Amino acid sequence: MALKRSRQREMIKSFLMGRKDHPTADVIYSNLKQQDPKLSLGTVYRNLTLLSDMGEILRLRVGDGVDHFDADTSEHYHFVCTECGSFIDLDMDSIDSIMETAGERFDGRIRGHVTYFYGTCPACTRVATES
Amino acid sequence: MALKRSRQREMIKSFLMGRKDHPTADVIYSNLKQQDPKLSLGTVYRNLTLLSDMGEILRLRVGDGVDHFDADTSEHYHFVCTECGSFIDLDMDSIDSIMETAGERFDGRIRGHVTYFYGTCPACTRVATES
DNA sequence: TTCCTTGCAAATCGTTTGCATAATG
DNA sequence: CATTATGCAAACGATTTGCAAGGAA
Repeated sequence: MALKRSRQREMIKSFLMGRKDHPTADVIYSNLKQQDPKLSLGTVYRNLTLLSDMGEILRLRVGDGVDHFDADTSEHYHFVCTECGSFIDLDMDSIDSIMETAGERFDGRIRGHVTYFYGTCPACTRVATES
Repeated sequence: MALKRSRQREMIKSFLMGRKDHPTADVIYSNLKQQDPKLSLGTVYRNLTLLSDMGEILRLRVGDGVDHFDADTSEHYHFVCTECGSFIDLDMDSIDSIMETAGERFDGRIRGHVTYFYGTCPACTRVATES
């Protein structure tokens, strides 16, 4: 039960904090593997699960079949580009009011929601628009 | 390229139309297997993929690691109970305006969004409230 | 010394796919 | 007859897990 610190967990957490994209377990693994050749993928998964269970990171599922991880746990929304797959943080106002909208004719209790947006990212939009 | 009708595809589609929950491929398979013992899981998956690619059904991913399918393709939102896992349609106003909110300070193009709500369903809420 | 964590490999689970045969148009 | 769809089983890819050895408290 008691958590003991581990070099690996710290590596993973700080790697994640240093990135603005939202890497998958495998990307995290192959990057860190270079500075620590003994690192194993199982350890990466175990720690990502541990960190997200503790609420220190977010596990994002956007339907591409792979989990993405984010060290930024503050409220924010994501955008996924359907052309290049890039995964971007959106700077936008809160849309928490949709929970009230959802609850208007619902007898249960709405505690949260998962929302992400998709479309064409700025870079791909530019390419598509070029003459 | 040309689509040929198949008894199996029709079974699957009508089974799905007759349910208000949002069964997984495996649930669909085990139910239909009873009336057609030769049915194979591969066929179920192939047809579900085909039907959702054609837009006749929806493939829903709510982060539980399993795909759910819905024959109702009209715009509507879902609720997932974190206690019992039930998967319910919400009768609620459109929240498409969140796409404008998201686009305000974003240079790309937002084409859509995925949103689902979670919390405690009416039945579980009742149980929790009972004295 | 206790017991949490790792590395490694094997196991799981949902989903996809190759191939020979059956069904459709 | 030309082709699409099926059943079956093997293949896949992401994630999890059992176990013996290593490391933190």
